[in-house]
Amino acid sequence: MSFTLATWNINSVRLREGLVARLMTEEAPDVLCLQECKSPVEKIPLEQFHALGYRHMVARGQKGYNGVAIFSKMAIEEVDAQDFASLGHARHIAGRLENGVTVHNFYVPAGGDKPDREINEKFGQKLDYLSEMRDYFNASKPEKAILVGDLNIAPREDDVWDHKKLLKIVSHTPVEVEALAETQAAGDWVDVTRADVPEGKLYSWWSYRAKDWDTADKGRRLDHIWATSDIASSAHSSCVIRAVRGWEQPSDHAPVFATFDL
DNA sequence: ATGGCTGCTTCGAGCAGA
Repeated sequence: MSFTLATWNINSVRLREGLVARLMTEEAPDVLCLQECKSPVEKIPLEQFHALGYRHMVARGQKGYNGVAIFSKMAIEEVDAQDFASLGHARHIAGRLENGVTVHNFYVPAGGDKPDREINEKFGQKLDYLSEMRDYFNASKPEKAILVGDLNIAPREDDVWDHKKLLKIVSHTPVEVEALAETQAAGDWVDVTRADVPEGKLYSWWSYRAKDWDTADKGRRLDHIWATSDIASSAHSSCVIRAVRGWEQPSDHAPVFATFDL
């Protein structure tokens, strides 16, 4: 069987309920993973999503910040929710789909402004979060699994609009890129998006602060789809739906898609 | 360019995003 999965930092699922419904209608992924829902789980609007065929959800939420949810057309059973770095944040949820695939949905901490844990506690928390992700996958090697989310790191030179200008900007510093690589190696995760789209600039986030985000195109690829090697080679049709960044009152992130033939 | 913009909290300035 084949199924399509998408990941999208929605930046408030309640404010952008209509955009989520539009993506569900126009693109209809079988599984839609959201980050930054900014809502307690009990206040996530479900009725419209349910009517569109997304009758299953697993989620973690909190008021105002963070929050992750997996909406699915097929049944999904919650299997885990970690609080790495003991931040007390809703940044991870994992579920097992009825096809046997485990889906991890992450919202990795942004890390603040200065890439120095001595003067910026948030940067230290980001590195600690990634270390604990690494340890978690080292302790229990994932199989038949997909990891998605806003990982808040653009690892490759062609994942950012200007590699040299961003080397000291949080999200593209060498120390973060190395930490992400260790986490990836721990789970034997394949970067599905880059396996599928190996060449060229590719972004999933554009700042709200640019006058004209589309023309300036100062983007970064912060949102990722990884899979374990046992299913990664079945992935195809990877893409970022850039046009979504131009929708009315958009999120600053665009959704990333992949299709798996199992 | 220590700015530019946006959302949430619970009504409005401050925090967070990255």
